[in-house]
Amino acid sequence: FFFCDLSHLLPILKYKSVVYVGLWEEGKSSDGQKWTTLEHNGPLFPPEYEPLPNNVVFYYSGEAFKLGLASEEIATFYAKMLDHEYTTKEVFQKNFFNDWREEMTEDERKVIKKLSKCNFSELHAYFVNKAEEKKNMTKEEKQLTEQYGFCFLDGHREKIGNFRVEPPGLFRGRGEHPKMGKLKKRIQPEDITINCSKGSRIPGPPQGHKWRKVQHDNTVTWLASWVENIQGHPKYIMLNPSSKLKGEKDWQKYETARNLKLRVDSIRRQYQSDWSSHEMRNRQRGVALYFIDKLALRAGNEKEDDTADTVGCCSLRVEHITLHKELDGKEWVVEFDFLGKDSIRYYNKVPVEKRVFKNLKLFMENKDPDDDLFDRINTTYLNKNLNESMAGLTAKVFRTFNASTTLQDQLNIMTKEDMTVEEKILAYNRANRAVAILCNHQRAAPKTFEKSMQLLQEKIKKKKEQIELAKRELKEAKNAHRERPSDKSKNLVAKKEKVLKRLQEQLKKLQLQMTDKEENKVIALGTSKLNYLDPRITVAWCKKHKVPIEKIYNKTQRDKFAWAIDMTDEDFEF
DNA sequence: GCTTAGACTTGTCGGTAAAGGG
DNA sequence: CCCTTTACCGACAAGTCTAAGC
Repeated sequence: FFFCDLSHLLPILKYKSVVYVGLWEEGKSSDGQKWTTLEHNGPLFPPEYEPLPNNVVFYYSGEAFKLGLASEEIATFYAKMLDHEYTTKEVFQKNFFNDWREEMTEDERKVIKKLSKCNFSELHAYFVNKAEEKKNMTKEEKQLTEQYGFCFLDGHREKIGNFRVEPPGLFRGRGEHPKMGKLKKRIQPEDITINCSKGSRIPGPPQGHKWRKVQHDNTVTWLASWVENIQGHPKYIMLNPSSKLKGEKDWQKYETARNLKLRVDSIRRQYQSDWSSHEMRNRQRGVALYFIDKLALRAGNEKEDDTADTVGCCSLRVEHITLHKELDGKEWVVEFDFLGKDSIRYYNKVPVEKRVFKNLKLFMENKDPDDDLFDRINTTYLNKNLNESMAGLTAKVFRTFNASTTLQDQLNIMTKEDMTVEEKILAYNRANRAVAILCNHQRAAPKTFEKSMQLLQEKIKKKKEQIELAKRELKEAKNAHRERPSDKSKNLVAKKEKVLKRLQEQLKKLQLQMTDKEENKVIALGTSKLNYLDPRITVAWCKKHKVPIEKIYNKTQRDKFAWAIDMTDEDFEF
């Protein structure tokens, strides 16, 4: 319980895979120190606004109208988005127009009173063309990345994740966001706080400007921050996932999840017994935890107003579930239908224990549809409780734990030694997919899905025809060889056999590809791969089954998981 | 205790570079 | 070799969770 800096333990893990009971209490060196020295060049600002050429004209009520620089820039934000469906939304238009008018001069405001009378089409066309010519400025870009993309943390040169200040534009948000279309203002150096170490070279603000503040706080990991004007939330410049700082944190996250594995049986027994508690609060806690564990629901914090209406477990409302005593031949079914993070729909019909079902019925009694299902608890209470069961345990650890466990189990079930590498990769993707489904990681079906599916179909058909042809030719060659054996005819048979075999392999590969594609239509694998699956499971599996790690992790992923690739041997168990 | 601020992780999307097929 | 398709990567929004403040 007294390990503070965990970094020195990383090398030990190279030699032994051990669950380090007691280490989960994350880099909480009692003072919360995250680094000793930090030096960087500050954030990179977006380019200044470039005024429109005179031949690109904005019209109001059909008349040319010359906008001032400030309002012209905002007009270009809207003009650039004209292709998007959301510019047709009433909320978007209203928010944009309000904010735009606020930035106008008195004279502009007198004229421009209705968005419907604004004609941005020339501006729109201008930017469509401009996008074409914007191609190769790679050399300057590279130099900027070199200059601003790296920092020194405790003497190591580390990649920065997002070193650019976010450019101004119109806020979109996800789902039905009440603030969509609002103006996201340009950030000035005067808005930015710089964080670096005391003796380090302080980055120079742009010519004629000053930083809002320069501080030396080594209890946080960010290099620069500002407050965005839409929700008033802070934004940070932080390190890339490949950095040591982020890597160690990631490792700790998975160690906590592994630690849950050791305790989960007793925790499950506990929340099951809570279903019969005489206290309503405990019952709600027990059922909520059950959902979080079984269905991998998110915790569900309370949200601010002025955001999209989305929920997680604790914020579920009565209207989000329907109880079916019997459904599709199953007893005690709960039907979930709600919008979760990023307004992604969660829809699921789940048979539950009778006791859970009865409890839910109780929780819903005498409530309106928009009342909270779990009215006696919230995430703070839940997490406080979890922390008493196990140090470091919070609601989201269940997601990590269940995701990683599922991957490992599925890999064990589906991988067979006689598989080709391609088949093993498909097996991996399927295991990955099982996790993505559990975590409800969805994506919109790719726009070109049907088309590319058809294309594959045709390819398979062609390949089959080729195989038929090859078979016939092989037969002929064999006959010829039987009738008049010679070296030449023998070689021909061998050659034809080889061709057929190759074609059959190609066909198999295509069919695998198709299966994979179909099953992946609306499932996003990336999020779970990056955030929920202990990379050591994957590394061990690759080693054990002789699958090159490059087939599973691309370059970015290999960089992020360098610690795991480094330390894991094939015996690792989550 | 409860609320709010702050810091950090998780999430989807869209543009662009790179790969692949005709 | 060119064009299309796919994979990758950055952008930035939206969550979780802790702790500061009252």
